[in-house]
Amino acid sequence: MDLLQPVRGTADLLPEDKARHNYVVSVAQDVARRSGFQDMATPVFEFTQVFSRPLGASSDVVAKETYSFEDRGGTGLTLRPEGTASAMRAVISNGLTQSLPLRWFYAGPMFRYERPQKGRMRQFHQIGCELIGPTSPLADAEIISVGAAILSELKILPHTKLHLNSLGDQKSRLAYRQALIDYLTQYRSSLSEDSQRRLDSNPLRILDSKSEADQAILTEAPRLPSYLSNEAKAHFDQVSGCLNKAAIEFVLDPLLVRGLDYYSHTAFEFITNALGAQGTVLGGGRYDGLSETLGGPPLPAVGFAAGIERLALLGDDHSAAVPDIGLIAADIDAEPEAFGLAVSLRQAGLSCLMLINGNMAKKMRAASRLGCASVVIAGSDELRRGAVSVRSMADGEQFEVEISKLTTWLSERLSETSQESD
RNA sequence: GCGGGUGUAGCUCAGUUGGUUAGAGCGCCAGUUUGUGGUACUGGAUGUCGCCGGUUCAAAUCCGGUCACUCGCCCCA
Repeated sequence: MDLLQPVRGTADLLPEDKARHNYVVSVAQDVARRSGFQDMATPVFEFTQVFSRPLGASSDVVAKETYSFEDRGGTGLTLRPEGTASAMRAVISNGLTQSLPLRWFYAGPMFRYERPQKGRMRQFHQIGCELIGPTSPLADAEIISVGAAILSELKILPHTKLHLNSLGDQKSRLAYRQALIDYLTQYRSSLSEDSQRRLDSNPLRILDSKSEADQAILTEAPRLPSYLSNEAKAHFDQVSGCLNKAAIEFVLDPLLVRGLDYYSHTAFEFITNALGAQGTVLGGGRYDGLSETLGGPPLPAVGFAAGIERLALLGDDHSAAVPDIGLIAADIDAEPEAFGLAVSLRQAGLSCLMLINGNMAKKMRAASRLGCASVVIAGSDELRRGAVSVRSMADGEQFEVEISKLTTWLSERLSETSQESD
């Protein structure tokens, strides 16, 4: 164990990385807000059962990917591997079943004990939306549209393809699952090793197996659409119809199966091929049965989650914020007054960085490199006249400005240059 | 959890069949410019060669182990 190294699968977000993350979150938050979703947060850990029950004990996420531990009182706790179960628990805990529908947006860290890869970390971050209450297919469409809008504003929608499927209601899903098991069991020994395991743990997963042998066997397998009830079909048709009217493009993908047990009806993923093995950028679906597995009342809901790291990897650069103004005391006697000036500029709402290190040239270079638009030079000479020098870094022009007019002068100057760059 | 690749300066990398003081570019620092950045020129510093062990007169180079990163599988955001 090397203490000078971050824990495997975790990473520091240095200012540049953090700026990208912040950008993703603020865009998502803004889009969600415009659609009526309210920002909220749940704790990062919960009683272990909050995740183990709804996600399904056999799901990989719970079986081998959770960070679970006992606290000092011996209580079994788990760092959240995803946000939906916690959100649902929060609805029930807070007695909000009388205040439906709820539209929630969240962003925060999630934890899964996985082998790290590009776009796949042990501590990663997700944004997500949950629409809790409605059974209407409009809710499904709305959730998908919010996801699409976020990707669109981040300019990564064109790099993705929306895959859509219906898993049917619980009854259709279970019937289909059994039919699939019956069919595949005949070929058990011909299936790939992975798929033989999945036959017991998560048979629907076999559908998107990458093994050619498996795919050959699957050509004759029962198809999910033919097991959908009429209601489930009608629901799905209505969702597709809404998406069509909203000009949200999608492809029907009968092989799309989401890993977590609680999904029913609509399942969708925005998939990219720009992230290696990690195709899914944003995924979700309907989870009508989740509340009941937690011991709550029937509480239909739809939602999605998206990985911030993945979105940040695909999106544009966003450099960390830099103060507009650099402030330099030209000599030691001028420092106290220069310092006071910096504070008052900030109080006036301007962003101002005081250059501290080295001689004049060093300070100028630092201000230049950081990207300050203007540099205020306060030397004893000017200060005696009640003035400072202001240098515009882009063109090298320098003026002497009275201190009493400095705030106004800088504000005007900065708004001019920011208009030019727009 | 399984399989492949990589690990040399802050960063990107070179380092010939093992051979003495381990290099380049970028960046950094200093100077030309003692109150002025960006360009240019000149000079300078920097390394547990990932870590541990083995082979050898001699290891950055070969072997074993280990850790980390990376790609794929699994799974997912």
